[in-house]
Amino acid sequence: MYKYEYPHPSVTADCVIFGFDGNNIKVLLIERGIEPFKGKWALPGGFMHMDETAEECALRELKEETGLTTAAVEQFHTFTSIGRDPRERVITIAHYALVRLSDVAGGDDARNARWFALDSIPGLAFDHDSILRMAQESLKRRICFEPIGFDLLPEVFTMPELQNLYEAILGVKFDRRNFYNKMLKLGILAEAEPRTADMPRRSPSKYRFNADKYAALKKKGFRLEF
Amino acid sequence: MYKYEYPHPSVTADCVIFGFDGNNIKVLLIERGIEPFKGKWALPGGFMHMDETAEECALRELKEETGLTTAAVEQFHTFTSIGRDPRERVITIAHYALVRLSDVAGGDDARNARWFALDSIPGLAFDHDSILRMAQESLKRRICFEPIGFDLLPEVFTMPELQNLYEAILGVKFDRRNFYNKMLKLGILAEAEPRTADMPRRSPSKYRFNADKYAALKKKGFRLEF
DNA sequence: TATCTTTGTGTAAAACCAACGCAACAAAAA
DNA sequence: TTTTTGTTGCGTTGGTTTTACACAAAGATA
Repeated sequence: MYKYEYPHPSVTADCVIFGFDGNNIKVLLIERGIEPFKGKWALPGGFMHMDETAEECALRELKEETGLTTAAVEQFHTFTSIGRDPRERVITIAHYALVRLSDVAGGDDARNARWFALDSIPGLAFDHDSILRMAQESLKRRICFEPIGFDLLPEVFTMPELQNLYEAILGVKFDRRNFYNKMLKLGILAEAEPRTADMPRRSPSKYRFNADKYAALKKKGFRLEF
Repeated sequence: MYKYEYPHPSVTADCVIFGFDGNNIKVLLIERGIEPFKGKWALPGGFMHMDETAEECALRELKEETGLTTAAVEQFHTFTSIGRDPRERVITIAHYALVRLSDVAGGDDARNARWFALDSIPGLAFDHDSILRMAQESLKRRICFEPIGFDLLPEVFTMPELQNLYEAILGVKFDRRNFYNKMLKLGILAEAEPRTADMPRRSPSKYRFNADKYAALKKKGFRLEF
């Protein structure tokens, strides 16, 4: 039993995990096994311990609840409205992360974790709907200035896949040819399997990204039109 | 006395208040009257009550400690590292706001509040140095895409003042003529006192900003070079 | 008065961007 | 097999935007 002179809120860390299957953005949710909101889908997350930071908490809860281990999550907003948890005052530090679906696909202890496409999200527990919405906004804003999209793609990918990713996140359509030009001019792409002369024009070229230039550009930032 | 089955951290809200005096960016600090860090300068802020959100808490503490009432603060990061408060586990939800120095100048109950230029900040209490640094980063990133700078200027201002503001925040120099062109083309400026023919070329022109177009541009966003 | 600084305009070259044409190939349809 | 349809890679073009820089008038300084 812990006693305080003044009331303290509880603090949780929640995670919005984005993945990409080549066509659509997906989000990882878990089905709640206990009240409140038992049976409803929710973002992975849980109460922060006294010996861990919010980020450590987010990673731990993610691991426990979905089996997913990811290198880093990034905090994007803290939700503090009064009635957001029916039990008691709880504030939550919301994080998001981008993961490669290919790194996750394998079965794990995610008995009750599932990927949902963004356009078929069920009603979520707590205020997780608005947390998810804000995570999307953060992602949109960020992808315009940093080439984070690559975190979502497999190591080797095609140009149409890359374009699908951007279009899925931003909800717009780009001219295919201009998108090619723009991406190639950024100089962060390297051809994965340079095509030989005897294989003239086949299916889409495979690319990987040039880690050095990618890092440099990530630091410097760039600008993608809307 | 309040009892919990598990330990809870304390939660505070802190404020980084930016002002602009026409040449330099300033930050509002208070001198701590109690331990820990008694006598040191710190960001205004304090413990969150159970019946208020973090933003409400930030505004209340700001008012109490500095006498400053501002319309809005914006949350930018939550600091959760373990030892950041020597007394107990405290996490803080950090906010920032932009205010017009002219709106504040008048004396008030800010006995021990003072404005500091960014380049002469004393060592701060707690981890407030790093909070301040991150607030600056947030401000930099934001001013590139939103015309927030005007919140810091008096209602009527000159073009050189506006340029000083941008240069002070971003730490770069712009070509004066290109800056003029860019700002004027944005279409958010209106001449405050249109110059007459008999006063040919005098001191700097006074501008105010066009509220409608300002709001529109704020929503749409723009892009300022680095 | 002579000199320097600050302010308000331009303008020409370079870089960039958006719209689109076109040919090579592959898969599906005829 | 031939035709059709759709996809991929690579240009080109015209317009816009950005960048670099020149100059003159007003005031400040000496």
